[in-house]
Amino acid sequence: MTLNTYNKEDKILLAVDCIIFGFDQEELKILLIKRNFEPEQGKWSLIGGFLKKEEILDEAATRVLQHLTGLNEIYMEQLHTFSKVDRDPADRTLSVAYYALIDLSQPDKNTLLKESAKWFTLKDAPKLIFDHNLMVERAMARLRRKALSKPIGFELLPEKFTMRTLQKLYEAILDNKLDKRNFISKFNSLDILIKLKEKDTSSSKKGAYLFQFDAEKYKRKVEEGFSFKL
Amino acid sequence: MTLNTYNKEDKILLAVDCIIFGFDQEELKILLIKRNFEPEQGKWSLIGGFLKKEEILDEAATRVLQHLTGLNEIYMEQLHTFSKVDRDPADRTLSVAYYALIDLSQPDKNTLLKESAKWFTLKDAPKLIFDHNLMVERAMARLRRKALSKPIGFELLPEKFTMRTLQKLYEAILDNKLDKRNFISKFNSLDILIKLKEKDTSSSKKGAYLFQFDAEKYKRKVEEGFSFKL
DNA sequence: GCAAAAGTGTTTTACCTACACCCATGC
DNA sequence: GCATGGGTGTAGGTAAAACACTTTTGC
Repeated sequence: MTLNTYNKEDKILLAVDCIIFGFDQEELKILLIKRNFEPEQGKWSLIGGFLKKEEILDEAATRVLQHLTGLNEIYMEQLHTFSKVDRDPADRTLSVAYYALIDLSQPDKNTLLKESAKWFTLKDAPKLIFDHNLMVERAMARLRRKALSKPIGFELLPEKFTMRTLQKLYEAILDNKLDKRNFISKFNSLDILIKLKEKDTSSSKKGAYLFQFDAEKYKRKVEEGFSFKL
Repeated sequence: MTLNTYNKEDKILLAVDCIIFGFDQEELKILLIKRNFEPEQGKWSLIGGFLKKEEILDEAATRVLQHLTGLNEIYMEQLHTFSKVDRDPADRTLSVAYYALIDLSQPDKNTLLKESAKWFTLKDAPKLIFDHNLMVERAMARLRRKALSKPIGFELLPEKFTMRTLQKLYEAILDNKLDKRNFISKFNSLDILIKLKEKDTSSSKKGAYLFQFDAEKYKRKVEEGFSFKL
């Protein structure tokens, strides 16, 4: 297929790195892996891999995540492309960063394929290789910005959740306390949650009503330009 | 420097494409160029070029813009990386899109180096090659989103401008009419403009006060997490 | 009966919105 | 003196923010 038109141009290695956020009903976590090849073998890193010639970026990100953790059907979003010339000392490599949010209360998502992969709370995360810390910072900023205008984070919760859990998630993302009553009435007014008859009694004697995300309603609202301010 | 670690990985061509928005006090425009090489020679395209091995993306974007238009010291921002496998029929090529805003009232920015480059109003822009129309759409969406929460667009204006001009810019970006009084009091309350004693008499007999962007104040506010809602 | 978490409303305040008239000047 | 664009303020509604007590139940 190649027409030889671009023969003189440089070809470059393209990596994909994934910032995987998880929420375990209490804290926001991030998935890291101990690198098992040079350079920087043995250091902690984001999960990543190289883009193959016949692949699009979204596929590569999905493949990398699936391969190193067994996780699949995870919603990922492209974040930014990092290009500092010496960011990887082994070779000139660009990296396209992706980020995702996953629900750690589902046991199958909590168990990781590789021994070398591990969940860290954001505060305890070690220093990472290359520019990976920068990537995490940027992903965190994006997550925060999105959380303020979109009901992001349904990917980070089990199918059924309590208002308390939802609020804790938002508090973890935004890193501040929110008022319980205002939070609830805000989400009620958005009209994208279904209140179930069931209760969750795992964390209290009284039990808390479970809610579900109304994906249909939300989709319709998004099409009309839905967004809110928390 | 290469450690041979990544020898088996694919290397890929990386392009940089620039969506250059301009504002001439009346309308929002976009800079396009008639392509003078294959494939798609003679068709309209964004300005673009290939990333060189020793270059970072921001530099490549700047170089491409400078080389094809003579424009320099333009603020650009990375938008998104496009990776559809057959987006360029000549060879597998990824493209990192950048966007910029420039002020067309300064005569030196209005004159273009190459005959083949031309400013189009958004409505009159022709169909573009590859996925460039998609890039423009996405850049436009980003610009709109940013305009609603940041005093973007100071890059699109001369150093001194009237409130009327600023409002017209916002109307062009958001594609709707705004109320004069509300707009002015909004911007006044943000406290990032300096009202000058000078007036601009080019568009009226009475003359309109000129304003300047207070970069210092704005920087301080940004550090404190400044943002607004228009 | 008390500890622990759930649930629930009201008041105040800030901001957004809609709206219309006078002013200064050049011709 | 009139046409053209420039400048200005207020009132009403909506949404955000602050705030405290009662309920349920297991122990």
